[in-house]
Amino acid sequence: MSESLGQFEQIILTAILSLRDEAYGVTIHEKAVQLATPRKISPGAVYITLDRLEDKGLISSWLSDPTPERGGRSKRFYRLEALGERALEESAATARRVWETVAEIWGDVAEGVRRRPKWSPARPR
Amino acid sequence: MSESLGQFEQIILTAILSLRDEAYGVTIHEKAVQLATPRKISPGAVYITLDRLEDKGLISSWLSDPTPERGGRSKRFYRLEALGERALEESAATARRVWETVAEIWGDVAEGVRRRPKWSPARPR
DNA sequence: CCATTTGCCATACATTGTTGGTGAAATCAT
DNA sequence: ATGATTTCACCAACAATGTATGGCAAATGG
Repeated sequence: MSESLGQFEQIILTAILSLRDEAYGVTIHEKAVQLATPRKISPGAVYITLDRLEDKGLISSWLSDPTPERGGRSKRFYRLEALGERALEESAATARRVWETVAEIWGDVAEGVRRRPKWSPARPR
Repeated sequence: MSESLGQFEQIILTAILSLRDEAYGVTIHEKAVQLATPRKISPGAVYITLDRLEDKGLISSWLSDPTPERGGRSKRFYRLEALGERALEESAATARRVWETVAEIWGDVAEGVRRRPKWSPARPR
């Protein structure tokens, strides 16, 4: 019954984890944008994904009191549940394997160092 | 126009890349299983995903001649196209950010070293 | 020539991801 | 106090992706 997260779900869980106790819609969206650049992410996509993750028991949420800032209405905070931690752990391990496999061949892509291989795949017609 | 790969598509592209000129259905499936453990992956899932990736122009394929092994019928080989390389590059960079973010908090998950944080998120009711 | 092996592919369905919004609650300026 | 602005939550409808299951074809060995 392991959960096998989708790409977006993985990003959302990672955002929640890294935001610790400051994880609510807006901050989660911002963090997700950072993680996924240059992909575009809409706020709505974040909220519906949060709903589904909560339905599955991977995260839980509660409403805060409003804060005394301009426009500061009450926020819905999120945290990982045990199930979500396990799913993310597994999923992050896969992300690592993917990243390492790619890096072995192309070099450190995130640093823009993309080395090109010397071989060229045979491609008969 | 950026392609924003799904999780599975990312795995398949990574498998093709790492298999260089030995990338066909069966080997791609095997590699995908390694990358995604402990997730289960069916061969059928691999083939349909290959079809869709080819439709989108991320990969291309051609049929080989049969090999002289028992049951060795002709294979459909795959290679990354330029579009697929760019999509994978971008997607791998995201995978890296996810993994690093998680690793910063939990430690090296893939090595099973999972350190626990000292704080515990406040969770009002 | 038939059982076995290797491999490709289709159908049908379930789950995820995206777009493009709506509208509430709070503060600020006038 | 009323209208503009900001912060934030959420929804509906759809598009894209992922999974399960199983069939079929081509080659070889006996």
